[in-house]
Amino acid sequence: MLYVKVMTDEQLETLRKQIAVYATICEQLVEMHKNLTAQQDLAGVRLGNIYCDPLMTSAGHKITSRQRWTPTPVQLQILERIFDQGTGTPSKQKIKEITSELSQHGQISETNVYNWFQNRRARSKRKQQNSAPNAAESEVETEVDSPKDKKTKPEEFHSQQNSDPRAEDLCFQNPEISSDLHFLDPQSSKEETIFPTDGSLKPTRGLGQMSFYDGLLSNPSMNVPELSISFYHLTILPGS
Amino acid sequence: MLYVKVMTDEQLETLRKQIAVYATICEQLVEMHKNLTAQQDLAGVRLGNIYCDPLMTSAGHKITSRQRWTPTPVQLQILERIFDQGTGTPSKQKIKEITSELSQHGQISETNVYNWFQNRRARSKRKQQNSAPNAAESEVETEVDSPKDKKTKPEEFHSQQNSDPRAEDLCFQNPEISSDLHFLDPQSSKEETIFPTDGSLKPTRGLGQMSFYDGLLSNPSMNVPELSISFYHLTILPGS
DNA sequence: CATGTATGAATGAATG
DNA sequence: CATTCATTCATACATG
Repeated sequence: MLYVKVMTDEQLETLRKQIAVYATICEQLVEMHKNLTAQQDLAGVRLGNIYCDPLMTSAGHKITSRQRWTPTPVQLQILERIFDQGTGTPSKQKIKEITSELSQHGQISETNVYNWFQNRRARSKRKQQNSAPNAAESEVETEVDSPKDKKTKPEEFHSQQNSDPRAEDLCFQNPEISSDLHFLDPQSSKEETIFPTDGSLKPTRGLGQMSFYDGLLSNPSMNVPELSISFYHLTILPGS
Repeated sequence: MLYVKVMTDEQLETLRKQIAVYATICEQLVEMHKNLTAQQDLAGVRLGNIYCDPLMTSAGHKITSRQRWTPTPVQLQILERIFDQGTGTPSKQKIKEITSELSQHGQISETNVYNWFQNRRARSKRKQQNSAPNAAESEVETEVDSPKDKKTKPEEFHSQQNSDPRAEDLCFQNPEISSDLHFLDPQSSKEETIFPTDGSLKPTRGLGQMSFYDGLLSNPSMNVPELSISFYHLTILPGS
C-alpha cells in the first residue's frame, strides 16, 4: 500500500518560507558570532568537546568511558557523500585518503572508516529489502537528499487489505497507481525542491553532543546546511 | 483536476530532521555566544535576563505521538515465552514467523522483533553478570551502571513513522484548513503537523539566557516561525 | 511538573 | 559480507 503525505501548494509555500527563515537566522547568527570572536580572538572555549560533561557528578570518577568513535557532523557528512558516490569499494588506498581528510575534522582512524563503510552498506541493504514490496514506482523515490534513509520503513501493514477497495468514491482507488497518480517524471522534469541547493546534511542523531564547530565553523564552506526535499506531484483525476 | 504535493513518510522524516538541524544550530550558537561573552563581562548582568520565552507560544497541538513501538501485553508475553525457550538464535526466518504471529495482536514489524530479542539477550546477560560477580573485588567500580550523562541536549525528533493504526479504509483525512481538497471523509480528520508546535523546536532552550541574540531572535522578520504545517493523509488502496 | 527508570532503537566494533 | 555483540541515546512511563 502506498502511503504518502499530501500538501497543497499553499502549505508547501508556507513551509518553504518558514524554513527559509531558519536558514537566514542561522546564517546571521554565524556571521555575528564570527565578528564577535574576531574581535576578541581568544574564544578558546570553542572546542568544547563533547563528552567532557563535567556534570557527570558522582565525584570521584572522571569520564573514562568514551571508547567508541563517534563521527562528528562534518565527518559524517563527508562519509555520506562519499558513500553516495557509489564507489562502493573503499579500497585500502581510498580508506587512507578518506581517513586523512576526515582527521582534519576530528579524531579518526582507518579502522573507523572501514567499519563505517562496512556497516553503512550492510544496513543500507537490509533496510532496502525490508521495504521493497511497497515500492510501486520506486524510481519516483526522489533522493530527498538522503542516501538511504534511516531504518524507518513503512511499518508492515498487516496484510489483509486484500479485500476489494469498497469506498471507491471517497478513496483513491488505484487499480494501477500510474493511471490515477501522475507523478512528475523525476528524470525529465525536475521535481520541485524546497531549496535548490545541494544540501547533504544528514542529522542522523542528536547533534547536541558534538562540538558545534565541527559542524559549522570548522567546515570549510562554513555554511548552514541546506535543505533539499523534493515532492511528488500528484494529480487527482475525477474519480470514477 | 486537483493538484497537490505529495510526500512519503521518508521524505517527511527527512524534512523533519533537517529542520531539526537548524534548530540545533541556532541553539548551539546561542549557547556558544553565552560562553564567549561570559569571558568578558562575565557573570553579572546576564542573569538579569528574564525568561522572555517568547517562543514558548506553543500552539499546543497534541502532536500525534506515535514513535516508539511498544509491545502489547500479549505480544510481550509471547515474546518472553519464546525467549525462555532458549532458542537464542532467532533466525531470520523465525523472526518472520514470530512477527507474523504477533501482528495479530497489534502493530509490529520484524525489526521490532529483532530489536527486542537483541535487547532482551543483552540486558539479560548484563543483569546476570552485574549481580553475580559481586563476590569479586568490585573495587573502584562504584558506579557500574550507565553514567547517564545529563548533558543538555537539544531535542531531537525521532518520530519514525508508522502512523495511524487504522487508516486503510479511509483515504483522505483532511484537516480543516483547506477546503481545496474537500471531497473526502470529513469525519475522521487526523491532521498531522510536521513539528509539535510547542516550541521545543525553537532555539529557545532554557530560560533567559540569550541576551545578545535576543534582538535578533526577536526581530519580527527574523522570528522563528511556528513550524506547523499540516498534511493530508492519503492512503492509496492497492488496486485489485 | 521534575526526576528516575525501563526499554526500543541506533550504531561502532567484533566475529565467522 | 553476514551476523552478532556492546554501548549509548532518547523516549515512554511511573513516582514523589
